[in-house]
Amino acid sequence: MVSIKEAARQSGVKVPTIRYYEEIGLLAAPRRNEGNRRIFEEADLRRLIFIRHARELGFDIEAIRTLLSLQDTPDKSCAEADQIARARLAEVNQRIRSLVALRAELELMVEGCSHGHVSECRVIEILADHGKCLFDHH
Amino acid sequence: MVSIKEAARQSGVKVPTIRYYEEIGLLAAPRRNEGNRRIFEEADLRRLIFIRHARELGFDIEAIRTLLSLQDTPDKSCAEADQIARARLAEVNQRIRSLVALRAELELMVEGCSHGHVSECRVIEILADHGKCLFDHH
DNA sequence: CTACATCCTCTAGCGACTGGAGGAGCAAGT
DNA sequence: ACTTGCTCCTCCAGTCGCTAGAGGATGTAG
Repeated sequence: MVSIKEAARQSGVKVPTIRYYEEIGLLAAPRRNEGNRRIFEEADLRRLIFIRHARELGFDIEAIRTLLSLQDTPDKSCAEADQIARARLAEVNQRIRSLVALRAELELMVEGCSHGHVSECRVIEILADHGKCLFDHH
Repeated sequence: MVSIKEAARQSGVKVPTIRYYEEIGLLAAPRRNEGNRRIFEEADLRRLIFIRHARELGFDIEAIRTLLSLQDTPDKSCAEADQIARARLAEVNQRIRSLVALRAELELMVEGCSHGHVSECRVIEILADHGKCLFDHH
């Protein structure tokens, strides 16, 4: 029984994003008041929080759609949800590995910068000539 | 003196992406042959590799535009390049921190899944009720 | 000379929003 | 009752960094 603004505050999902989720059918269209304004119930808020949390965990909209439909059929096996989470975990691990490598490279660049002129700038140099990069991850 | 396909192969930037970079003015338009086809010189290839490497490091197009223009004025102080790299380093560090936290949460979800029914699935449960998540990073 | 590969331009689409225009509704103060 | 000012509505366009496809021209090998 709250306005869209209040729903946004409580769920942490921005107002236009809530409307967007409704538009793409991720969130069931809530009922409206006399003046055509959306009224959000507890269930809608819970669903919004579920979505926000899943988005923060990097699940894409399609994965969330599946997770939501699973949530609505509690008798089904959770193998599918588990599979989605595992796939996402593998992606996150991969992303961490490459970011750690990139951080090392950026540190090398920043540390090597002599704060002189561009012509002897390590930052520019490493970007221009990848061979100077100590890491061969990419 | 190579075709766009060969330039793509040597630089690691895909053919449509090379055309896109030209379109947005990140890459100077190369000269053409009789039949209107692009011919890439060594300098173009070097620039493409520079761009690709910077993109891999997560620099956005605007940052790369600045870095490229710095590269072209070697007498200027490299403070600006250093600043861009430092900002990017801070972003990467932040991203790593949050991904590590997310990984922990995903692991908790996957480990807690009893492979039974959705009703007692840890994956769904944690997503639905953020309070069950041990981490308060987000 | 015929296939077939490669190239060209142009336009539209992707994901996941974000922002703005133009107008209606509502709650509080005067 | 009226006005102010906030919130809400819909619709459409834009963001970023590409990616894909249509429809046609050009290049190359047999």
